[in-house]
Amino acid sequence: MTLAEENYIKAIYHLGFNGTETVNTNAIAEAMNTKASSVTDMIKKLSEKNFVDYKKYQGVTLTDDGRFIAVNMIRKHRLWEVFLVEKLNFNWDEVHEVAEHLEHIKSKKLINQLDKFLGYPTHDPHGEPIPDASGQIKKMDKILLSEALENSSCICVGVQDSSVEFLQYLDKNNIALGATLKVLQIEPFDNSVTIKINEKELVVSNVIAKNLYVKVQ
Amino acid sequence: MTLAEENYIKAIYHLGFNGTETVNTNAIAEAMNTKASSVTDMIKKLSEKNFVDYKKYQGVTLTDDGRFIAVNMIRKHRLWEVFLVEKLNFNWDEVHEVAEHLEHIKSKKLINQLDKFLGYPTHDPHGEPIPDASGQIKKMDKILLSEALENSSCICVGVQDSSVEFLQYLDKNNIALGATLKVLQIEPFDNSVTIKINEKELVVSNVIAKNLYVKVQ
DNA sequence: TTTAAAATTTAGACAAATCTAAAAATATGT
DNA sequence: ACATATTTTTAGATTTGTCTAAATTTTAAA
Repeated sequence: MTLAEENYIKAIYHLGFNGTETVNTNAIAEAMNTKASSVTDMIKKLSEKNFVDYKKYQGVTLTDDGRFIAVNMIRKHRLWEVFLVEKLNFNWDEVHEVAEHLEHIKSKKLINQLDKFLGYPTHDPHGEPIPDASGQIKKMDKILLSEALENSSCICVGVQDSSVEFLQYLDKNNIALGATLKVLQIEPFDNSVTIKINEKELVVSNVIAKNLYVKVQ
Repeated sequence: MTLAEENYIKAIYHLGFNGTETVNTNAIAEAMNTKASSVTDMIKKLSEKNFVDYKKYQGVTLTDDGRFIAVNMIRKHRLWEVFLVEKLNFNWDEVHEVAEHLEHIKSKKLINQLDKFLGYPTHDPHGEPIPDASGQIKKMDKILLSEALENSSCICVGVQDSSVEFLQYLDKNNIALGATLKVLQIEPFDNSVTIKINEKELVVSNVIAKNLYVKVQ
């Protein structure tokens, strides 16, 4: 299992809605910043090794083996992110890049001891669930802020977009995971949302509201 | 800077007595489990990039740049080893392999925060000194147990051979870094050493004594 | 339903890191 | 000092992951 193979498998997992749907060549090429022809080559290799099911011109889906590898990498990625934030004082907008590298370290003992050391966290710093050692993912019944009803009370539980820019926007406006917010008003014209958070009123655009997950209380 | 390049630089550093002496092709080939011809190829590349000084048939020495890279990798390697032992309950004979991978992760913030998190340790679990952020290495005036005089009192401070086998021998005999020992007798015939450690007498062969560093008190 | 556009694959090439086998340079022993 | 052994380098090939350009297949539109 090479680094490149692992990265392709991970991309296919994410693009295929957690390994459930077929992914096409161009989508992979764009996600991995490479050319479609390179993707075809790699897909053939992954198919030979039985990590993906592939029929020419029809896109790929992960096999059980492929999905297992993907989930394991995601487990590692998210545990390392927790480590960076909780133990090494990284901000949530700085962890992704480093975790991209750490996720490739292969040592069962390392990752299971890290899990224990961190107190078996269930979610990463962006609210994404952490698969357990057997690959099981518990998912939360979160909704997007844009889907919340007027007057509902919610807790911020995650982000859809975890880009540096969006995370820094949230920091700037004091929106952190775990914070309680109330939906005061939804403007019908542009779907912007007025919320009350940290005892203050704040108007966020629909773009923002579509990228923030909340749990209704 | 590729993974292979980094590993060659590290090997040259270690083989050349911490980057001070010239190293020959065959020595590198053996250390890296590769062929002399591959080494020549890589040396040319490292020479082009100015990490080593190289004249055909005359072996290589690290440049200042090369040495800086080597020391930095060693800093990372040893800090990760401390992390694994102190925080993740690894035994000192299990850390090397994992640290070989972790040492390649490139993030200044990661390594400096790790250093801080660990309380700025000065030595790794095998007693090797950890270079500081500027690359400075403080060295200890340790000697081999085989060089200690009869009746001297010492503290175990490090190992020369850090193979799994040797470390497990030490574990089995309850010899840990930090332990106090007294040299009771040196047998002139085979240079075996009788020591008193943990209130017990123990005879160790000259082979053992040549692989254990002590500090005379 | 035929044709144009888009997506995908193939063919052929390249860089990195390695190898084997052969050639060249250096070192060694008497 | 010189023949031989050892070490090192070169030449040519291979594998992995990538690329460009051309060919093929699928999709979409008129």
